[in-house]
Parts: sequence; structure tokens; C-alpha cells
Amino acid sequence: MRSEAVKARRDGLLFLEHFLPYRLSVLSNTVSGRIAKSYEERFQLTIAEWRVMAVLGRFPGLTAAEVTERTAMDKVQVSRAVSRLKETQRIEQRAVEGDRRARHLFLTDIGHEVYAEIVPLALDYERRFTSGLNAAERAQLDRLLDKLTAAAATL
Amino acid sequence: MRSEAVKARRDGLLFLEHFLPYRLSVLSNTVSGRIAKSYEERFQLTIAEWRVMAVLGRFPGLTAAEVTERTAMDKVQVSRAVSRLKETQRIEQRAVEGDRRARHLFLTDIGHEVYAEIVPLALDYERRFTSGLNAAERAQLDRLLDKLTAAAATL
DNA sequence: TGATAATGGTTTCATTTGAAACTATGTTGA
DNA sequence: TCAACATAGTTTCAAATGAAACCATTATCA
Repeated sequence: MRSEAVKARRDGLLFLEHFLPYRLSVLSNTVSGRIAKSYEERFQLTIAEWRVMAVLGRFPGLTAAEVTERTAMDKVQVSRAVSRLKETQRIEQRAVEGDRRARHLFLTDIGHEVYAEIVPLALDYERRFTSGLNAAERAQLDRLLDKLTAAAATL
Repeated sequence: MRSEAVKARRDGLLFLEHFLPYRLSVLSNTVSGRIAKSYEERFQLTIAEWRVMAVLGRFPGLTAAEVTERTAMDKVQVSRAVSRLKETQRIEQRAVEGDRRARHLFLTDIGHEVYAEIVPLALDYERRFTSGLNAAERAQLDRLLDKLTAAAATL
């Protein structure tokens, strides 16, 4: 903890720039904003659509409800993303045996092409983003984020 | 790096749940969402309004443009937050010597009372959020976020 | 000077978002 | 078996948001 922040705390002040929720928000918005912009420019794809494609690339055949479980998105977001991805021919639906409410979702051939283009971009982006950290720091970051995410869920 | 993620990378797949920008986004949204909810319930205050109050508590007399610089908010957000904070009597404006476009912003007495109530709540929230980390881990987290924030700005 | 550009801040308008209501289908239990 | 409830997914409507245009004022400099 920086000494000025300690002092501020004693005085009943709060330094926004040292307040963890604020810092996380600024960092996350910066990162997501840049990614969103590049996906939008290159593929006319929102972050929500990309997330749906990402889980379908990894888990073909999930239903929308299952996508919801795996992405921290709500069902309205997923529904909208799915409907746009159908329009743009990037995913397709197939009947679920024994339940006419749900449909399995799959990347189409076009969807697979887009996916195959985005994945290396995304990984490269992440690599550059963390290029200032050595292996130990990355492992540490991973651990810390796990702990914080667990803590946040219980607050 | 987890071995399954390494394997996925080799196979041209991407595990959303190990993708750093995604993890940051989920974490930040969870944290900010919970804070937003509690500020809204107790004080009818949005995160944007709280940020403006937070910097004015620390730096009384900033103009809206200066608030913008210090908060990673844009000027429209600040303008809207300021206008609501005026309505709710939490801040007031005074003329800027020699520039009739800008006005200095200050917490009112009411604003100070709200501020004095929120600060300990916010700090307590942060404390609980990081209660799973020891001092060394907190220092490490701080360093890592500094590095990542700097890296994100240059991407 | 006076024209042009820059700055501080607000407003407008179209788009995005979220919550709640809704349709259709499926499950449960008296 | 049928009434009540639960689930999958979509739609609606109001509110939040962002980009651009805007107004007023101040700075620049030919």
C-alpha cells in the first residue's frame, strides 16, 4: 500500500486511483474497448458475438442456455448475439432431440473461418498485453485473479 | 499456464475462461455491479456520480474538464453526473476567475456527509474483496495492475 | 483588431441495454 | 390427466449511452 493512500485512509479520504474496483474497471474497459474496436473493424463482430463464437468453437452444439452458463452473459444478450450470428451466417441451429424449445448451436463453415482468423489475433493481443510480465508474474496474476474472482462472487 | 490451455492454443482453440481480457471483464463487472447496486440502494448514486464525488472530496474545486482528466470518464459522462449531483444538492459550482466557461466544483455540506458515509463503506468493501490475499500478494497485485494498465494504454 | 481555431460544457439523436413481460414447450405432483 | 409451475428463448419498452453537433467563451495570430 502506498504511503499516501495509507494517510488518506486515516483521514477519511479515498484515492480513486488506488481503489481496486476502480483500477480494475479502468483496466478492463481499456482492454475490452480496444479489442471491441478491432473485432468490429475487421469482422463486424461485437464482443458478445465473439464470446458466443468462442464457446461454440470449443464446445460445438451448446444450446443458448448452456452458452449463458459458460459466458457470464445473460440470456437476452445471448439471444441477441445468436440472432445476429444467424443473420451473418456464422452459426446455425439444429433441433434438440426431445425438446422443441431449445436448439443446438454450431459454427457454420463461414463461422469456422472467422473463428480461425480471430483466435490467433486474440492470443497475440493477450501476449502483447502481458509481454511486460515474466512467467512467474503471469502465474501469479493467474492465481490472484482466481482468488479475487472467487471473493467477488461471495461479496 | 494450465496444460489444457496450452493444448488448446496448439490446436487453434481459445478457452474463454483462461483468456485474460475476458477474465478481467468478468471480474470487473462483478465487482462494479455489486458496488453499483449498494450505492444505488443506499444513496441513489450511480458509479459515475460517486467517482465525481470521490475526486472532489480529494481535490475540491476541480472543473469538469479536470474531473474528466482524473477519472477515465468522458466529458459527457461527467456533465451528466455533475448535473444530477447539482439536482441532488451534493455539489455546487463557483465561478472560475478569468474564465466564464468553466466552473469550480465543490461538495456541499450534504455532499460531504454522503462522502463521509461512503468512503468507509467503499474501503470496507475493498478490504473484504481482498481479504483472501496476504500483504505480499496485495503488493504484487498492485504492481501487476500497474504494469498491465501501462501495457493496455500502448496497445 | 478581426477572423479562425480551440476549449469547456451541454444537448440532441440514434443505438444499445436491461428488466420485465411474453410465447411456447416441458415437468411435476395431486 | 390436468393444473400449476419451470424452463428456453424472444420481444417490448423505458432508460442509459456515445458520437456528433452545438453554444458560449477564450486563445491565437495574420
